[in-house]
Amino acid sequence: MYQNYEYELLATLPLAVPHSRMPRKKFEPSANSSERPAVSLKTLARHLDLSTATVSVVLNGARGSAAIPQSTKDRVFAAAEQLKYRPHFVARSLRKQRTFTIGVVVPEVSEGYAALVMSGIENQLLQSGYFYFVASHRHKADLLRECATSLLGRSVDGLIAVDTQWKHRVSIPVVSVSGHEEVEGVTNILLDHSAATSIAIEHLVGLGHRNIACIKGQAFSSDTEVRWQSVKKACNKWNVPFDHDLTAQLTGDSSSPEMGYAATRSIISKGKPFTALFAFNDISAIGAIRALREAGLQVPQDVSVVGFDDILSAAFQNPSLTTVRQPLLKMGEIAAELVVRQIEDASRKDQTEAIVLQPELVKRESTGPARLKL
Amino acid sequence: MYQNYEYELLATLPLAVPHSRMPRKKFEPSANSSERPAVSLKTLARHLDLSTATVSVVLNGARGSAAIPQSTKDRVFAAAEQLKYRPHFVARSLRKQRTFTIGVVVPEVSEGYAALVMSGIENQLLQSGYFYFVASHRHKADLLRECATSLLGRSVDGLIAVDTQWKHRVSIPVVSVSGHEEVEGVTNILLDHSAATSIAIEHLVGLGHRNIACIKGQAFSSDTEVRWQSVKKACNKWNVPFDHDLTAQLTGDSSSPEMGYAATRSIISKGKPFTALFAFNDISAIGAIRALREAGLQVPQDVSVVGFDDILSAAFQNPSLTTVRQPLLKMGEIAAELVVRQIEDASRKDQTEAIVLQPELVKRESTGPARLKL
DNA sequence: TTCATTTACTTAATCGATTTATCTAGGACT
DNA sequence: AGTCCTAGATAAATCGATTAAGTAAATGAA
Repeated sequence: MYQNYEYELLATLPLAVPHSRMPRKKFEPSANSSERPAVSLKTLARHLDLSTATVSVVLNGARGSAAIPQSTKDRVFAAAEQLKYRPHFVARSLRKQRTFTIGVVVPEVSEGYAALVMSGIENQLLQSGYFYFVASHRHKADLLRECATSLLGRSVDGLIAVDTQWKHRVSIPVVSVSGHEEVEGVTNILLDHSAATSIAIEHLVGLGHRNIACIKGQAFSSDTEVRWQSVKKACNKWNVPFDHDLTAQLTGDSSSPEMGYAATRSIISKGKPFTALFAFNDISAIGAIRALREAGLQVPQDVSVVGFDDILSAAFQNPSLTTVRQPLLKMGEIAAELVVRQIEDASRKDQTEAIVLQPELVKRESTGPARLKL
Repeated sequence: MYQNYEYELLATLPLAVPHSRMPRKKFEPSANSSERPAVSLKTLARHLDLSTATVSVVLNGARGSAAIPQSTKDRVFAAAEQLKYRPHFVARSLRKQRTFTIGVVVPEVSEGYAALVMSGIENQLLQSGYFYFVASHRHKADLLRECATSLLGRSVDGLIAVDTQWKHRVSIPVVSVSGHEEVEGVTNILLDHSAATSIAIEHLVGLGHRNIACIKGQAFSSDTEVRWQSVKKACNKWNVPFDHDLTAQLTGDSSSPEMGYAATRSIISKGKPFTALFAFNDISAIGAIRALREAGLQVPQDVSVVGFDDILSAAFQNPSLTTVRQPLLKMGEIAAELVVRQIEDASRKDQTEAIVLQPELVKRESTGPARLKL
C-alpha cells in the first residue's frame, strides 16, 4: 500500500553514493538544468536487472512477495533509496482506481466556521495520506451542483460536505458536517442542538433573565431549523416565555455581522423590553452587540448576549463573547476519519450512521446578571 | 483542451432518449445498484463504431480534427451527450503529464490572513479549470519540507506559497505571496510596505500623535523584517521619534491575540507615555486593545490603535479597527492567475518578476485625536 | 490512365504504475 | 527416467485517455 513508500523519508534521505553495481548508464553530474528525469519504476527495474513486476511487488509488499528472497528485497529497497524512486501518484491512481483525494464542499473558505472544520479535516487527512480539494458554493444551488460534478469528475474517493444541504446520491462515501438531511449513504456529524440550546438558556435563566430575544439563522444554513425548534423547546424546558416579538431572522446570503445588526435593530424597534439575546452564531452576535450599543444598551450590563459556534474571533471580541462552542475542529477530524474509514473498508460503505457531538458553554464577558432597564 | 468538454454542461443536460442507431448492447433499464458503469472513451467509440482515436480527436478539437467531416463530428458530440461521457481526469493527467492541480502551502488554514488569500486563489483557479491541494506547515521547517515533497509527489502543476519562506528550487512554477526571499524562478507578490507604513504613520501624525508604540512581528513571518525597516523609515519621514522603549516583538508560534496582549503589556510596563500603537497585524492589535483596556486606557480616547491586514473580523471589533488593508483576496487571485499563466505558457516559466500591490488605509473607530494622559 | 493528394479514419505506442497468469530451472519423489 | 512441485521470477494485460504514424478509398491533376 501507499504508506509503504515512505515518501517523505525517501525524499529526505541524503543521496548515498551509488553502488558500483552495474553503472550501465553514464552518470550525469548534476545537470545544470534542474530537471532531473524522475526515476520511474522502469528505470529502477532496469537498474536492478529485474522486471517492473518484481520491483513493484517487493516495494508494495504485495502477496507474492513472500516468494521473493530477502536478498533480492534488500537489493530493491536499497536501489529505490539510492535512486530516490518515488512512485508516480497519477499512474498509480489510474491503475488502482483510487486517488487518495477527498473533495470538501463548503459554503465559503474565508469564514470562521468552515475554516475551523477544514483545519480539522486537514489534520486528519494528511495524516492518513490523503489530500483534499476544496470547492465553495456560496450558498448557490447551481454552484453546489457544479462543485459536486467537478469533484466527481476528478475521481475523488470520498466527499465531505460542510454546512451544506447535500441531496445528491453518489457512489462514493459522503460525510456531512452539520447537514440535517437524511440522505441514504450519507453519514451525518451533528451537534446535539437540544443540549446546546438548553445550556445556553439555562445559563441565561441562571443569571435571572426572563425576556430573551432570539435571532434565527438564514434559510440556507443547514442548522437553522433544528436549532430554532430546539430553542423553543429549551425555553419551554426552562420555563421562560418564547415571545415572537423578540425574534428576527437573518437575511441576505453573506455571512457578515451586518445581518445580525439588522436583525437586532428590528427587534429593538418593536419596543419590547428584553435583557438577553441569543444569537444564531457568533458572527451575528457581534453585529447584535453593535446594534445594542448604538441603541444605548451596554453589554452585558443592560443586555447579555450569547453567541454560537465559538469561532476563533469570539474570544477576541470586546467584550469577549459568551458562546455555545461547537467542537468544530473535532467535527472536521471525525468527518475525515469516517470518510477514510468508509473508503478503505468497503463493508462500511452504506452505513448511514449519525454521530452526535456535545456542545460546551464558554462563559466570557458578554453575559451577566439581568438588570431590567427599559 | 480540457475546457472543450464542458464538464458541467454535459453532466447537467437531461439525458436525451437514445437514438435507435445501433443498439448492439442491450439496454439496462436503470440498474437498481446506483453504480452506473461510467462510460469510457472506449465504450463511446464502440457505440459509435469508431476508434477511440477518432472520438478523442473530435472531442478535443485537436489538430487532425479538420480532416473529419461535420456529420461525424455531430454524431460524436451527440453520442457524448447522450451517454454522458466525461473523460477520466486521472487517465488524461497521466497521458498529458498535467494534473490541472496547484499546491497551496500556508502556515495555517484557520487563520484570517491565509483564509482570505486562499479564497482569492480559489476564485481564480476554479475558473481556470484547476483545483488545489492545501497543506499547512505551522511554521515548522520540517513540516514545510514534507508539504513540498508530498505536493510534488502528487504531480501538481504549480505551487503557491502563502506567507511562507520558500527556499526550495523546484522544476515547476512557484508564486509566493508575501515571501521576501529572492529565489530564482519564484515570482513574488508583495505589498508596498513602504507605502503601507507611511500611510499609517501619516494618519497618526495627522491626528497629533508623536509617541507611537510599535509591535514587531514574529521572526517566522515573512513580512516581519521588511515591515520593521519600513516603520523606521516612515517614522523618519514623518519626523516622529522612533523609541526602542516603545517597541516589543511578538513571540510564540501561535497567531492568537495573546501575543499582542503580552507585547503590549511589556510596552506599558516600561512606563513611557504613548498615545498611539501600531501593531504588526490585526490579530495582535486586538490583543493590544485588551491590554490597554486592562491598564485603564481607553481606545481611542487615550491610545489610538492601528492594525494591519484588514482581516474579516477587523471591522467587527468594538471599537472597529483602523487598519492598513492588504488586498489579500486580490493577492490570491493574482497568484493563481500567475501560476496558471506560467504553467500554460512555458516561455514565462523562468520569469522572476515581482508584483507590488498598494495598501489602503481603512479608518475606523480605533484611532482618534491624540490626548496625552499618562 | 496514373500518380499524388485528400479524406476519413485506424493501429499502435505511450503515460507509469499494478496484477494476473505464465514460465523456467532445479530438486524431490516415485 | 519421468513427473511433480516450488522458488523466483517475468510477460502481458490493464487502468483510460492522447497522439504519432499509417492505410484504404476517393478525388484531382497531368
